[in-house]
Amino acid sequence: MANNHNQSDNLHAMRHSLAHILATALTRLYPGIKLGVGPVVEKGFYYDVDIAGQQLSEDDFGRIQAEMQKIIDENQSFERFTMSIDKAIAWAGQNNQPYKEELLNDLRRAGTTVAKELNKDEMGTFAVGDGKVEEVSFYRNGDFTDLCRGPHVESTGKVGAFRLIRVSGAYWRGKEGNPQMQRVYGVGFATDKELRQYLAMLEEAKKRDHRKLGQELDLFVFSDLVGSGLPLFTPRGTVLREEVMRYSNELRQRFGFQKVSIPHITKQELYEKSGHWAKFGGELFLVKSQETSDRFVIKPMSCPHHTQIFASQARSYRDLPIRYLETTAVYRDEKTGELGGLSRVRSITQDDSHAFCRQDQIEGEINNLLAAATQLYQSVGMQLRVRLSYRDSSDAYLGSPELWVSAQQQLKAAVEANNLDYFEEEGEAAFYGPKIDFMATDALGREHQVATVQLDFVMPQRFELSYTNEQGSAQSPIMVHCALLGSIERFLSVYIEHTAGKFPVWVAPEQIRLITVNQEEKTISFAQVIAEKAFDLGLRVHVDNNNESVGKKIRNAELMKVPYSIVIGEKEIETGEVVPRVRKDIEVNPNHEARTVEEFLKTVANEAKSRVNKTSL
RNA sequence: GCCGUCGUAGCUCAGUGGUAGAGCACUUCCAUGGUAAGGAAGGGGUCUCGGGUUCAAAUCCCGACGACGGCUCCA
Repeated sequence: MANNHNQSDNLHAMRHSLAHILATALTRLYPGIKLGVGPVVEKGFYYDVDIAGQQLSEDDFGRIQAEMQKIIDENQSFERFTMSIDKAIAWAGQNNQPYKEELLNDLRRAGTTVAKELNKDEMGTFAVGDGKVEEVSFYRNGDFTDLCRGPHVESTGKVGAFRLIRVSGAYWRGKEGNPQMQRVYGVGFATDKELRQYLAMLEEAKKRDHRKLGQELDLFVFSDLVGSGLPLFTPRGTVLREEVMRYSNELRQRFGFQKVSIPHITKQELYEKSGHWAKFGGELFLVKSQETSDRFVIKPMSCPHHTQIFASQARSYRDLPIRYLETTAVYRDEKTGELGGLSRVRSITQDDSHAFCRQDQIEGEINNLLAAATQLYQSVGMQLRVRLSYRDSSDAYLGSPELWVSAQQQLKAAVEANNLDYFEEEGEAAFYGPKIDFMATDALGREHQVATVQLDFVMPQRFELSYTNEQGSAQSPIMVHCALLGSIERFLSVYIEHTAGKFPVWVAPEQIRLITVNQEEKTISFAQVIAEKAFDLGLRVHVDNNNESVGKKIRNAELMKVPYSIVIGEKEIETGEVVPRVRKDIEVNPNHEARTVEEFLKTVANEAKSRVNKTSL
C-alpha cells in the first residue's frame, strides 16, 4: 500500500518534471516565449504558453520532443530554491514573464485564495500552504529556471516515457475574457510499456468513436439543412433508442411509475414561475405564433410541465408517492462550439421521471431508483460508482436544514442498502436539494457521467403543490427527479463506444440476417417463411437475397455486426435445420450444432427477452 | 462565443495555378455462387457557400457556414 502511494507520488513528480522540461525545450526553441502555468493532469501534463505571432501545430511536436529528449539525455539535476515573493516578482519582470508576474502579484495580494482557485482548475503550480504567501519555490535545471511548486524528480533523466499529444487554445487562467494561450498537452508514464498501452487505448478509442460507428453502422446522421447538434436517427439507430428507452421505462414501471405525455412548448410563465427563466432564459428557444401575439418557449426540461399534472387534482397523503415517467426531447440552445457528435446535442431526449412523495418516503423512492440504475448498468456491462452530493454550511440552499439532514441520511442509507460504490462530497448539491450522480466506466476504462437522482424541495413550493396530510392540513411534497440513461443521445454515444457497435441481441438493430445462397424461388420463399416466424416472435430479421456471392453477403453481415447470420440453401430447405454463424464476441456453447429453425428462433427470442450477451446455441 | 485544424462523388481519400480522379457503394449485364470481397460495363461532382487576386482558381487571399481538437459552459 505504502509502496503504491510512493509510486503514484513519483509518477506525479515525473509528470510535473515533464511539464518543466517541456517549458525548458520551448524556451530554447522559441526565445521570447512567455510562460503561463504547467500543471499535472490525468495521465500527463500540459503547459500554457504565449509565443507572440507563432502558432504551434502537431507538426512541431517532432522538434519539441527531440529537444525534450535532449534535455532528458543531459540528465540535468533539478535544483529547488525559494525566493521571497517580492524578489520573485522582480525576477518575473526581469525575465519578461508577465503571466508569472501577474500570478505572483495576485498571490501576494490574495494568498491562499488564489492558490485555491488555481488548484481547483488543476492549474495549481503555484499553490502554497496556509496563510499569507511570503515565499515561493523555483526549480532550476541547466540554465533554465522556472517558478514552480514542484515536486520534481531529482534529475531530468528520471522522468519515464512521454509523448506530446495535442495543442489547443486555452484562456489564460480559464477566464473567457483573458487572452488565449497555446496549451501543449503531453502524456507521461513510468515505463515505455505503459505509454504504449495508453497510446494503443487512444487508437482503440478512435476506432470506436461513436461518430465513425454511427456512420458505418448506419445509426444516425446530421444534415446541414436541419442544423448542427440536431441528430437524425435512421431506422437502425431508432431501434437502439427505442430498446434502451423501453428498458429504462420498464425498470421504473415495475415500481409504479406511470407514463405521461406533455407538449414540447409552453408559455414562458411556466419557467418564470419555476425560476428557470431567470437562470437559463438565454439558452431557451423561443417560438412565436403567426396567428396571435402569443409567444412560447420550447421546453428545456419536463419537470415544470409534470408538476402541472400533479397539481390538477387535490391529493391526499394516501395517494403518494405519485410517479410520472416520460421519455421526451428537450431543447437547449448550446453554444455552437460545445456541440459534438451525440455527446452534446441541442435536441436532448431525456428518460425523465418525477416522483412526488412525503418526507418519510424519500428513502423508499431512492431505493427503487438505485435498484433500477444498478440493474440497467449491470445489463449493459458497465461498472457504476456514485457521488453523494451534499450541501455545505453556506446559506446558498433552500429548504429547512432539518429536511436536508434527514434527506441526506436517507440518500446514504439507500446507497448503502444497494451496495453501491460511493463517495460523498459537500458543496456539490443543487441549491434545491441533494443528489446522487452516477458514473459508469466503459470497456476502455473511461468514466462517464450518466444517471442522476435528485431531490427537490423547491420546485413543489414554487408551484404551490400540496397534498393533505393526516391532520387535514396542506403540505408540500418532495420531488424526486431521475434520469437513468441521462440523455438517450449521450448514453448512446457512450454505449456505442463501450460495445464498439457489437450490440447484444436485445438492442441489436438487426438480430438475424438470412443469406440466400441463390436467387431460386424456393430458396427465397424458404427464407421468407423463416423471416415471418421470426417476426412473430418479435425478432428483427432481414433477408439478404441480393444477387451477390455468398462470401460477399457474409462479409456484409459481419461488417454490420449482426449477431446471427444464417446461410439458406438446398441443405437447410431439405433438413429444416440451420447452423447459425454467431458474431465472435458472443459467448457460445462449445458443442453447438445444427438445430431446427424453430429451436433457433426461440432461443434467440429468449436471449433478447432476458437481455443477456451470451447464447445457449 | 474564443483559439487552431479541416471541408473534393453516397462513403474513404488522391489531386498545390492550366479541361476533376481512385477504391468502395449505386445501376445494368454475365456468372447461380455454401460462411469475410466472382467478372464486365455504366451513371454520378457548381471541388461547402459568397467575394477577391489572376489570362486562368479545387489549388492563393478574405468572409460565412459546417465538422473536428481544446478553452469557456453544461439546470
